[in-house]
Amino acid sequence: MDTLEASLSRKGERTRQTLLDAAEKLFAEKGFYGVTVRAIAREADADPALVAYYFGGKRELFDAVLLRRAERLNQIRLDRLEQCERDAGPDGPSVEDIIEAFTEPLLDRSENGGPGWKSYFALIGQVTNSPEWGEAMMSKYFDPIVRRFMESIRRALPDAPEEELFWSYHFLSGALVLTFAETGRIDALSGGMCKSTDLSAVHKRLPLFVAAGFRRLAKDRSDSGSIENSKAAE
Amino acid sequence: MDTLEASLSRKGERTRQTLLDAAEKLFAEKGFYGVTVRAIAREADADPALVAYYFGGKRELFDAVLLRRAERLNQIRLDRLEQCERDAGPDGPSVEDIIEAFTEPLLDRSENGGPGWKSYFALIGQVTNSPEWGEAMMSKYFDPIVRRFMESIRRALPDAPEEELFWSYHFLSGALVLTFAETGRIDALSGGMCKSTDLSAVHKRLPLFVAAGFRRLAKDRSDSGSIENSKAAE
DNA sequence: GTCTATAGCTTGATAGAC
DNA sequence: GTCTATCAAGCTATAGAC
Repeated sequence: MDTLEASLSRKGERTRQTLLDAAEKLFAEKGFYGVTVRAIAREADADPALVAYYFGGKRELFDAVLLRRAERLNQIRLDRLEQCERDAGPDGPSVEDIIEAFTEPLLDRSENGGPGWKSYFALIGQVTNSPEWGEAMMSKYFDPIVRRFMESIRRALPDAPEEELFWSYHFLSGALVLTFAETGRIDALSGGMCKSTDLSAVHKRLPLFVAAGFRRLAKDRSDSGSIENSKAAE
Repeated sequence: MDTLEASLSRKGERTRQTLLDAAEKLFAEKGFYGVTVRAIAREADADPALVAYYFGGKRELFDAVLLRRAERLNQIRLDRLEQCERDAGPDGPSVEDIIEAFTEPLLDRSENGGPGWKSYFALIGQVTNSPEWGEAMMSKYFDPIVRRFMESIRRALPDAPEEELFWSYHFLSGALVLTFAETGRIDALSGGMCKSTDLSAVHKRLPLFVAAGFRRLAKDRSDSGSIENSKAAE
């Protein structure tokens, strides 16, 4: 439709997107309070007043940055999970398959999607660990896909107590979002052997690591018990 | 010694500690840029100028907050790791034991050490995931104890490729620092079944979960190979 | 050791010209 | 749709009184 195409390519929409790109980049580097409206406008080569014009204020711009890619991402991830279940045999997908379906769309876009996606996930990494924003933002933008993921896992591990699945997801989430931050910490620690930016290394390992954890908690704690009676299982 | 005791109880030292307490609390809530020197002074019931007097500036105060407990903590954790190795049989401690020795002093203090320790770990949770501070701060304050931990693990998993141990540590670190943030996300997700503040629940589960992950990567990737050939091991 | 006073900027937001 | 001009408020840091 002519009007839609015209509306998307209007000067105003381009400016709005440029501001979002600039905000995304800077918020990812220094967090919400570490960035000023003026710095964002400068990065976008736009006027500071336009932040108020398009978004209402700094806080609303922050929300808009998080929302923009969340919508696209949730659709992609939902498709990926459904695909994963369709591809599986009669027993359904393995825990490894489900975790890979859950994390691969994120790792792939962070590594190959360009600087916008990279910044976006770095921002998610910070927001997730923030007492101020963590719960509200993550629940707001990602609850449905996480619940969908949990259902799949529940089917793959039918004997696992619910708490164990939630705690396992918590550990998965922590491992994943630290990965997004790409701080260079593992580079320093490993003397350069491993690189924070090497997300395909994470893609190869995270599903195995996490699936083993899920299975361990599902099995060793299925009739509760202390840490003692399930230690050193091999 | 009289002079030492006198120096520790001098009015100035008390004020300094009160400023550190206030800064620790506020930095943990809103990060470095989210807090002003004035807000810290107000919280400490002290004059804003004293921040410059005792620390030099806001940035140096931030460093001082991180340093204060890191020193004590590193000694405690070193002792705990050595104890763990002394208590072990001739084969050395299990991976589970080592991970527990590494994480328990942190989880225990966050849960039972009072509000200062709680804030400190929440701050660590944010700093770790920050592209701006993560690498520099964590390496600066925690490198020796992490290297010591890696050595213990290496002895417990002698056939594991080095990269696998580093990536496993990375996942452990992510799971741990998200726990410190106590954002309430797992409360919302689980409908109240699990609680972010329940660190003893994490203490019971994290060593099992993470040890299973370490073992999985150590074994399934010991002769490299793709994700495919090691999936669904049971 | 503590505080007052203030210098010198920067902040987020907005009213109104174009 | 964009920008200039400007506001009141808040910022860090410091010089110097007590």
